[in-house]
Amino acid sequence: MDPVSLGLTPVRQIAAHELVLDQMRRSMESGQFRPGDRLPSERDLAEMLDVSRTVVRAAVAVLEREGLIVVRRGRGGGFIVQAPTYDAAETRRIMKANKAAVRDAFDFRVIVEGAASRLAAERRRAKELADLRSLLTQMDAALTASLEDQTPHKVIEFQTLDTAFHMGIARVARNPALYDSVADARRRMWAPVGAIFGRLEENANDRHEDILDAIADGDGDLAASTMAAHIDDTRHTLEAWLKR
Amino acid sequence: MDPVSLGLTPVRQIAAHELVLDQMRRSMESGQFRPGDRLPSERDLAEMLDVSRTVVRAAVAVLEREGLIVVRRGRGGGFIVQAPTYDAAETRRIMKANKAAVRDAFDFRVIVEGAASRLAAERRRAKELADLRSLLTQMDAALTASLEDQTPHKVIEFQTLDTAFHMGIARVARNPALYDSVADARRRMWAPVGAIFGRLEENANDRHEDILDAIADGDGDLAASTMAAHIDDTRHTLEAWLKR
Amino acid sequence: MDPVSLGLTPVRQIAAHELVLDQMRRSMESGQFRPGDRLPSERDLAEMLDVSRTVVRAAVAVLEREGLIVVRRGRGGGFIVQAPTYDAAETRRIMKANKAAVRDAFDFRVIVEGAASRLAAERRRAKELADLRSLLTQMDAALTASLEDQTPHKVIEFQTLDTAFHMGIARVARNPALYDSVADARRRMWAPVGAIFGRLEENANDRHEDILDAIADGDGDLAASTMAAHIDDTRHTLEAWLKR
Amino acid sequence: MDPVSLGLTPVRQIAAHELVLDQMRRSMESGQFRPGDRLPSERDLAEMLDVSRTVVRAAVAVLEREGLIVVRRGRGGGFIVQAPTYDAAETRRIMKANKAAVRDAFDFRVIVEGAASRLAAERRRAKELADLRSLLTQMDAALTASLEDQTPHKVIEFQTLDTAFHMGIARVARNPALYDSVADARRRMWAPVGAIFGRLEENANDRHEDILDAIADGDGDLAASTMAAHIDDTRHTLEAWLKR
DNA sequence: GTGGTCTAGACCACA
DNA sequence: GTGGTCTAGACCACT
Repeated sequence: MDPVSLGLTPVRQIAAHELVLDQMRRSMESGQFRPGDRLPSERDLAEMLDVSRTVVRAAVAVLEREGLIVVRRGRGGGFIVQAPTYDAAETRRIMKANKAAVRDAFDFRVIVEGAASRLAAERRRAKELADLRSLLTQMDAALTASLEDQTPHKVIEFQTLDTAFHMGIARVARNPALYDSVADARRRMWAPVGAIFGRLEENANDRHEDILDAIADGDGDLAASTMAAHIDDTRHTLEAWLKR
Repeated sequence: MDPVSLGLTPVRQIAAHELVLDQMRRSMESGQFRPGDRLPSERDLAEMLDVSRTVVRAAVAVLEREGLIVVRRGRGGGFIVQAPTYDAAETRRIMKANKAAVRDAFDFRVIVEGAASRLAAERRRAKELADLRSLLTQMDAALTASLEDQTPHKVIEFQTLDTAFHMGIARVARNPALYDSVADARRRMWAPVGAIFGRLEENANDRHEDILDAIADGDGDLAASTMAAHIDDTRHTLEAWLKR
Repeated sequence: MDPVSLGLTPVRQIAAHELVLDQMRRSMESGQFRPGDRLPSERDLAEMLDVSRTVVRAAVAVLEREGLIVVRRGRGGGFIVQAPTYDAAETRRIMKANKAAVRDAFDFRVIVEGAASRLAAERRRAKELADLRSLLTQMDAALTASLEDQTPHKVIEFQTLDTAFHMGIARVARNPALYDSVADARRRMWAPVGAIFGRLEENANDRHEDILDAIADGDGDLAASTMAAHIDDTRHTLEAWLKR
Repeated sequence: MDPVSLGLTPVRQIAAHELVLDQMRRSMESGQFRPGDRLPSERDLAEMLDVSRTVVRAAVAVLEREGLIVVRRGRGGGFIVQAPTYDAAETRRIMKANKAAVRDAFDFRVIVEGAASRLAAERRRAKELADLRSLLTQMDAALTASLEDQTPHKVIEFQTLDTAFHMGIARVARNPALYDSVADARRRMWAPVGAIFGRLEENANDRHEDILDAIADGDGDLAASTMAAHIDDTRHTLEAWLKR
């Protein structure tokens, strides 16, 4: 009778500067800070993260070495975010080798983002709907722009807005554990994938609009199923790209 | 435009002995180790958790101070798990003060355990079904016994089997992120609640049987909805107890 | 024929960190380190006491829990000695319940400090006399100050200087066993008593001067008897306070 | 201002079996157990000393290796005390190298044993005087015997009685700290010295009688000075032996 | 350059 | 073979 083993697993202590590094990396990946932006000052970061400057410096040093930021000194200086450079071929190779993991990640996104959409349909407020709606408009603009000049900048802008939209829905659902799960699910997959073929999702915004409409109508089932369909679209697009 | 902020949140470095403490507490709470059992030796725990004995000792010291274990020295000695004494009144007070959190926790359980049941219905294997079925039989026996002699031991045995059943389904779903979420959801709620009114769920096993049948039939929708109903039963039992 | 039994008494192994704790407590009680002072760093203490840092930490943890020191981190940090807070009523109660022990302690002080004074009178050196003389001056100043503003700080300063004077004489006697006995005798009694009614010994310094003069003159008998009289003064003051 | 330094001195943890070893050695040296005697059983020793048998065994093993006891097995067996063999030349060499320490030890004995005699003169009871008197008689007998046959056995018997006499006086003084100091002072010096030239103190018992008479008369000053003279006799005998 | 934590290894007392 | 304690050294975070 041991189908379950919540058994003891190795423990690993994580250095504070690694935790900071993670956070900074994520906020850059998820579009919190975008290429060209200036990060908060060392002092501000230290305060925001509730650590000493030493720790912030350690994290920043790594980011600089990786080329994700450059440090400019003097007045007007600071930490400037650089555009990341994903290696498409490498990503493809990794994904092909982990098909099951990719499938599981999408399944999980369908579950938690679907559920988030359903709850959001029950709990949405006018202000929140307006915020989400405004994101759609911005995404349209970014999408148009990115079709014209395929600059990484615009692609990333779209990706940022996309993340903002999905996380916004999760936030409206007002369930902390669920919100964390959504964030987690996106983190697992989206950063590398999004940057590569974000530009391909030309019709993504139509789905977005349908989801938001269902939420606005308070139709939880529809919201959930549309979100699921949207995520599955992405899944199929990715699969096609992998086969190419 | 900031409806979403995956923003920078304070970072807290968690000492290894705290992580170990967590793990040990959980494996005792979730029935991995039961009152009267002997935990693995310090040296074994250290190896299993991949930390030094010092760290294990720090955790053990806390558990001993809390009375969750007693230490026996010499050959044949070790750490003996004690029956925890939950303070029902205290638990009730806390839960009443955190109604929203309790609701969110149940909502989250419905989402992830429902989804797990659905996936399990698609992916179950004969051997796994047999294992789960055997758990039901054991639970029946434990339940009968616990109704006769309301010893804590039997109640805890039921709780352990219950956990084994739910986690077993999550495992059959074969999605790591989902499995983790289920484990997390149960941890958040079940340990204190289960110990208090686990004995009250006299008809819990009927639901369990329905869920397992639906999974065996490959009927994902039914499996999911029955699981949801089962969890909602618990929710209502708890709410009634809180109002009492 | 068994009026004497140096017989076998239970043996107790004393952990190194307890020994360290003792030493630290004593050096604080006896005024070696005074409120506001910084103790040597962990590393230095470890080296001085010839133990590992772990052991020092164990002792320090106790002192911190007891509030005898506070820990400041970072450069310039360290262990800062706090002013102890004696409970006069409690002390009085204890002393009343142990009158015989108090009498014995004073008797013992008379014996060993008297003998120390006699030996000191034979072995004193000019430099030592100057040092002791300088302590008298400082005590005068502290005494005047403490009469004006009865701050605990000044009282403790007097007490510290007093200890320094008495131990200084013991040191001049240059007999290790005797020195230890004097230290021991003072420890047993003086720390709690001194803090409580140290301020009352307004004329203590006159005796001190007489003692020192006798030592300087090389008059061992006079030194011993004056020291004995001085200690008896304290004894009487204490007895009066206990009867009050 | 640092004429005083109750400074921190190195700490050393003493293994339980060493403490046990010490105690056993002392009770044999001080005549508690004499050559030919059987020590209590391992089990009894363990209980008396409040340690495990393992620890007793460790101590016993050392004593056996040193030849201070022999182990006889089976019924009627046990640990049999052997006559110790001091190495006079070695002791002499050590003492010559530590003249100051020897002088200090004697000084300290004069102080504490003198004071003990004075207090004893004030506090003696008839029963106690009788006990002490009886010791004198036994010592006379032992002394006579030892002059005839210079067996180690008789010498040790004298030494044992001598210790009993001195410690008996300290006990009559009824001051715990003082009693400990006397025991300590004797321990420091007497064990090696006594065994070597104990036989030489042929007139020791005259002094003993004078001391006891003074105590019986309640003449504290005389008791103290006679005791001091007695100790100084020993000191001179030792010095003569060292010069020889 | 301070305290905070962990590691790897050792020896000990216990039963 | 268990827990109890110590050592020596290391890295880290804080200020």
